Amino acid sequence: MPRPSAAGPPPGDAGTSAPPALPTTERGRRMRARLLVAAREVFERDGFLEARVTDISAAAGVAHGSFYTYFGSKTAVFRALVAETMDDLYASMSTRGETGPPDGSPAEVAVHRIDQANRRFVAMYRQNTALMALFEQVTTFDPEVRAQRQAARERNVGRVRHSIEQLQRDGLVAADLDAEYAAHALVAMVNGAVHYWLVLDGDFEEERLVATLTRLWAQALGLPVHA
Amino acid sequence: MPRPSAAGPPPGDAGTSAPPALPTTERGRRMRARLLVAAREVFERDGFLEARVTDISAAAGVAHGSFYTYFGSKTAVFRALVAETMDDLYASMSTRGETGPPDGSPAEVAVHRIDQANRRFVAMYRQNTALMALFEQVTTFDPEVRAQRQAARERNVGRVRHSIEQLQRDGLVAADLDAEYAAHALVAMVNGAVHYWLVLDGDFEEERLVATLTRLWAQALGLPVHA
DNA sequence: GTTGACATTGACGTCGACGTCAACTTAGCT
DNA sequence: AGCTAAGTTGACGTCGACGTCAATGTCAAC
Repeated sequence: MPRPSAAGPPPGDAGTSAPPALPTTERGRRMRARLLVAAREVFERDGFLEARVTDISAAAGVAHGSFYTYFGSKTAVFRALVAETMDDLYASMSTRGETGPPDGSPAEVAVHRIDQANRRFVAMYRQNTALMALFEQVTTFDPEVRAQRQAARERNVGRVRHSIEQLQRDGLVAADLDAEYAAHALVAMVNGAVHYWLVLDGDFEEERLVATLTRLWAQALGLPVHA
Repeated sequence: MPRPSAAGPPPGDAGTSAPPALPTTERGRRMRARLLVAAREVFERDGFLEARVTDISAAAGVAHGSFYTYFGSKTAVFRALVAETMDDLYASMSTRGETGPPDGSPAEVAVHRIDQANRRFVAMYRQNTALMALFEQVTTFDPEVRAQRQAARERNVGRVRHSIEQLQRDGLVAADLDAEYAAHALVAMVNGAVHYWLVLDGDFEEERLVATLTRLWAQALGLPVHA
């Protein structure tokens, strides 16, 4: 236990002091990692607003003060958590082309790829449902989290846009379709539908959802659905 | 000014006392309305988290205590505000069929209607951008707001689903398309795209956006786009 | 075994926001 | 005018969360 020393003189404006650097020792890194795990737990259970720094340190099994050795504030841990998760998500999504497409027409191959992407997206979202909901929430008032989110979305949309442009060059999609806006809209469709079902509703048939999403996506681009 | 009386004994748990009833006098109704307007201002400026009850009363030009005559807490005003806005939104959206469709094939009429709905949606969203963003934010931690939101979405999706089913009966849309999931997905597309552009990005060409949305929507349903 | 940089602890002061209430004002009724 | 119920006021006590820091523990290197 700490000494019953004189209490520390508190500052007027909190959160404006030194931004903690990354730990240098192995021990420090472990501590930081434990705090991150604990933070994820507490955030998922209580939400961002109701999460208390005290609870995070307690869940990590360390003293309250130790938290501030690694993170400047509640928002800071959250940002770190989001960054970490986003990296994982996009790493898992860029496993493109791994599963070989079936022998078929170029259009069939394209539809197959869309379907695979949709399935990967749903799976990934399902694994991080709670955090994605929080992400949505914090985005509104933390500019840095908003930037993280926007960057993630740009990356995602960029990939889709390139696919569409490729399909246009191959003559499979009408050339006068605005690839950028279409990419945004289609990403919004999948994102919004999955978000709604997983975060807000929760009662849905995954297979029907994915099948409908793929079909709508393909038809929206003018790709043949059956054949 | 109030008397410098003895300070009131505060309760242990706040917010659990009597839920204020609606005002009975005309004066009371005006006051409540002013508070609602002020609350909207403050929420839009500061966000839900940073909004202070004090600021709301100040903006309304009344004493801090008066706030509690009409609303039990910050969350309570917010709920009232959301309810009010949602009513307005859906009232303005149900002006369906007002503008006569052009003489054309049934499919052309359908596409025309989709376009009009998209335009109305964007306009309505644009007028309430700040509040819609907050709505998103509060949804995550207030069950009641979540319920309001879900109800609003169900109403919206329900209308779309009926349209799709009608088109299926008319033979304009493939009968084996899952109308419910498709409706959800298409609403998510428009909602998500508009939300992204208005709330998160802000730099977009409305005409191109709406045109692309309409085209994707129509093609997704298998409706002819040009002709 | 001693050293010292790094890590850990938890009690503490401070602060901001909240909700209350006793006194006071307003306005409708008789 | 007198009465009363509804509305209004703002100073005040309370509370919870925060971030700090002096004291103490740890461990690798010498």
